[in-house]
Amino acid sequence: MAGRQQPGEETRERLIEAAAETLRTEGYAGTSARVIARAAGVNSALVFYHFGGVDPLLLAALDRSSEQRMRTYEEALAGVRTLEELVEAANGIYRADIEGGHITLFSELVGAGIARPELRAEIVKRAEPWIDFVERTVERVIGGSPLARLLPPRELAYAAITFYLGVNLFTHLDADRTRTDAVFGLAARLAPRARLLTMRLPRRHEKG
Amino acid sequence: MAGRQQPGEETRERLIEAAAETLRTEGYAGTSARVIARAAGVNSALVFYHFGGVDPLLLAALDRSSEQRMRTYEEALAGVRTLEELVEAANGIYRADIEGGHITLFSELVGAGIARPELRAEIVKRAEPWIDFVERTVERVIGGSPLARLLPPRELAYAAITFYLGVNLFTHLDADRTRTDAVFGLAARLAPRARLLTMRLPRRHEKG
DNA sequence: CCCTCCATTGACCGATCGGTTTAATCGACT
DNA sequence: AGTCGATTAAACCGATCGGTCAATGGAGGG
Repeated sequence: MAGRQQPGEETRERLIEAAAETLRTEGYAGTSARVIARAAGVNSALVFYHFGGVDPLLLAALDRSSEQRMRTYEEALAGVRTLEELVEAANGIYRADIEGGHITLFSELVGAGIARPELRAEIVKRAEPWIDFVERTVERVIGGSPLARLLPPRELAYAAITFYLGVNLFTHLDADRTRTDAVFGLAARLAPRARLLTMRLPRRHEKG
Repeated sequence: MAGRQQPGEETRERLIEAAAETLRTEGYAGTSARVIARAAGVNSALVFYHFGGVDPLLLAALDRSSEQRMRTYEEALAGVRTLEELVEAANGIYRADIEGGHITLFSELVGAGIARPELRAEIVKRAEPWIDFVERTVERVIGGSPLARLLPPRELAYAAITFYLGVNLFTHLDADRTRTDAVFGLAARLAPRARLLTMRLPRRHEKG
């Protein structure tokens, strides 16, 4: 075949692919070098030969997934100008994110990192670009508006990420996605009204 | 000692305690009958003798933790009348929740349930009372207000739970709690302004 | 006093784990 | 022809896993 890649590259690809799939469907507790290698149709010794261990392979899988998703988000959000457009566009991609299990990858590794400081450090390192990206995007969209005083982009970015992590977890408890859809819908309905939050607060007519 | 409980009861207690602790600090992947039993200072066969297996013991630990937290939430939210009081009170307890690792228990089991349908079913069963509780509370607090048309209590309950699950996960990436605190603060600052959302939406002065 | 019942113990089972090693093979480049 | 990296199957290591089982212990009831 033209453009033949260097040898071993395809094996690495298949291992990364299989690692992501295994982590998604079996969870960290069910993910081992042997299981991954079997899913990749490859000898399990190659996990160590190519990646040096199971955890580095899982991190490579996270990196792969993260790059793909980041590209998708950047493209989809590049033209966004208003908060409601932002929420709508982000919701759309994020649904695909969830179905594809990309966030589950991340969440499983966060869970695993609880007991493994060196693994957690790697996870944290990989979360930073996402926080920065969300913050930059929010800043770009609402930066100049009065809303930004009430909702500092940095804090709003934290809240958005918090929300998205939660949605993924919630999804696992919500087989038919009814509740997840309701939450997406709520966010979409609220976004166009967000600027109302900046109005002067009328006097409270408390009862009693 | 007066009021001697039936034999084996103390052993069960210690196993439940140790199971929760282990799940919190070692994650599901690091939690085994032997590890739990060692932490409890008890023979590992007793895990199977008293609970029938590791997963049932972990579910018992979740139940224990869940009952305690539910009681605390009910007491703290019983007197709450406004949305801002609700958010403030809930934030307070929830901070303790996070520090105590109660949500980590839950999250780890959700993660583990991905690959174990029968375990997931048990987790879902145990999530329902929480969803109901949050929904009842929100309904009670904003039920009569105009806000309820914009934010149906059921949907707002889903959103709140989503948010809280996310905060817990986010916490693991936020060692010094700076970002977590920012998110709590944002929620607390926003709650008193929520009723602004129900105002009539003024005409948009779109540029161009 | 003995007997029964149940909690508890430690040994044991087969299986899997992460990781290493070895010897053999294979294909591509020089 | 020879070299080198990729790959394979297999054996091996020490450790752990979930789970079982027969033997022990002790406390209460007859």
